[in-house]
Amino acid sequence: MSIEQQIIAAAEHTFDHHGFTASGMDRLTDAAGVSSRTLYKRIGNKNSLMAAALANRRERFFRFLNVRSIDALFAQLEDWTEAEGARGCLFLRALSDTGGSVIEVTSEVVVYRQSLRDFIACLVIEETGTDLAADGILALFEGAVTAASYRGRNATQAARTTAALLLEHSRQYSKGPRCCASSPSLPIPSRLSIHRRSWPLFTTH
Amino acid sequence: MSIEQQIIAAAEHTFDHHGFTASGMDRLTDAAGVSSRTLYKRIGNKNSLMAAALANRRERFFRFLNVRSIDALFAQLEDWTEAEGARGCLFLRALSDTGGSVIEVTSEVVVYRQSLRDFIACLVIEETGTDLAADGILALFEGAVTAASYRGRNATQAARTTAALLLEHSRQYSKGPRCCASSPSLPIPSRLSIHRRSWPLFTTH
DNA sequence: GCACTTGTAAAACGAACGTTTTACACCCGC
DNA sequence: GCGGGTGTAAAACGTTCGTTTTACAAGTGC
Repeated sequence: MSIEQQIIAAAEHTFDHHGFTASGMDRLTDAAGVSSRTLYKRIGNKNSLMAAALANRRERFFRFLNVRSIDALFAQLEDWTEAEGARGCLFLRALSDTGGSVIEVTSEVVVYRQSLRDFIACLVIEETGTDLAADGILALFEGAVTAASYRGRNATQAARTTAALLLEHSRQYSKGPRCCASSPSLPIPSRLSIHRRSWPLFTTH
Repeated sequence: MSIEQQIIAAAEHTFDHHGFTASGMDRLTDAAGVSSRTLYKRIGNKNSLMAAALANRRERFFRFLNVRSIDALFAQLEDWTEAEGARGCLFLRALSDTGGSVIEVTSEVVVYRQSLRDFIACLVIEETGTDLAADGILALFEGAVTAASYRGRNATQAARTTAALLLEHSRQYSKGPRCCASSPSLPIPSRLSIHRRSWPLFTTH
């Protein structure tokens, strides 16, 4: 492992456990096992280090989520949480911590969110034929990440189960109602497709 | 509005928009429109101010979520997001920002999470007879809060729709299968009740 | 043997941090 | 009229911040 990788990996862990702004350079150099001179020569400054740590997290995370179904996605999330712990989405926290004023961080967050949304949408389309359920799955995924920090496995497993239910419903709906609709009074299918308008990826105010 | 309330309300907004550690006392006193002497005389120190801001948020949030159904809960969350913007759960961010090392913050986060989980569980029990769907609804709620920061209304509405689907399923399941099960191969009901073991409310490592 | 690179340890930089203090103005009850 | 509380503005406290610099040790190629 190169010195840069060593620094970045240690920074990812430090930021994750102690916060971005709250992690001083002393703690970061100690965690990396290098001098501050080396860190600055290799990385540049703290903002670049934050961005590099986020990029490293994104690559590691998606490499870990090497799945071809939504159910496997949630299963892998469970394993990730088991191995890494759950403290909420690192990208959301980075953005919050810097208040959106560090562009290197902000743009890394945008890349991650776009990747996550695209990744989930692809899986949903593969499984159901449409992306109508994509935002629901995305909400369940984000919710599992957040709620796992205080509900642990209860959160990830409930999200996984609910995701399966949503996909099953979406599949049935896309093929038209079968023997009997789950509930004629439940206006769910119509709601799934309305108000799908665009939204800015990130707004500071 | 008392001076304390004025300081705390301004702090809640400042922390929300610029982060906790990243918000200096200068910015906080400016936002409150008071001198630093007054702020310290009234509040004590920055840690107390962070805790007070979180307590204020909790009270404001639950006062706003004055609902008696899950569907209304998600509708209100949508209105909250519309009025306040979406930057992810403030309590998660506070905990992340301080790394769990500020006990005043940590305990406020624990109180909020307990309150939210209890509130949702009560509504779920009222509507379905059991709390089997509570963690799923909680995940959807947390996910809506998180995903709304970059998917906006798409997130809250998808979560709302999925919540209705989950509740409907839970209601049907609690009464036993009706005319035809939604899918015999879908092992959802059995999964809903397994692995419901306890989890520490917050772990620093 | 000797530049050259690349690392460490530690001092030093100015700026910003959270907090306290000083100096002073205002308003109130008596 | 005047002490006592409560506010502001601003300076100052010592600490920590992110960053740069100095001094020096070790390994490399020629």
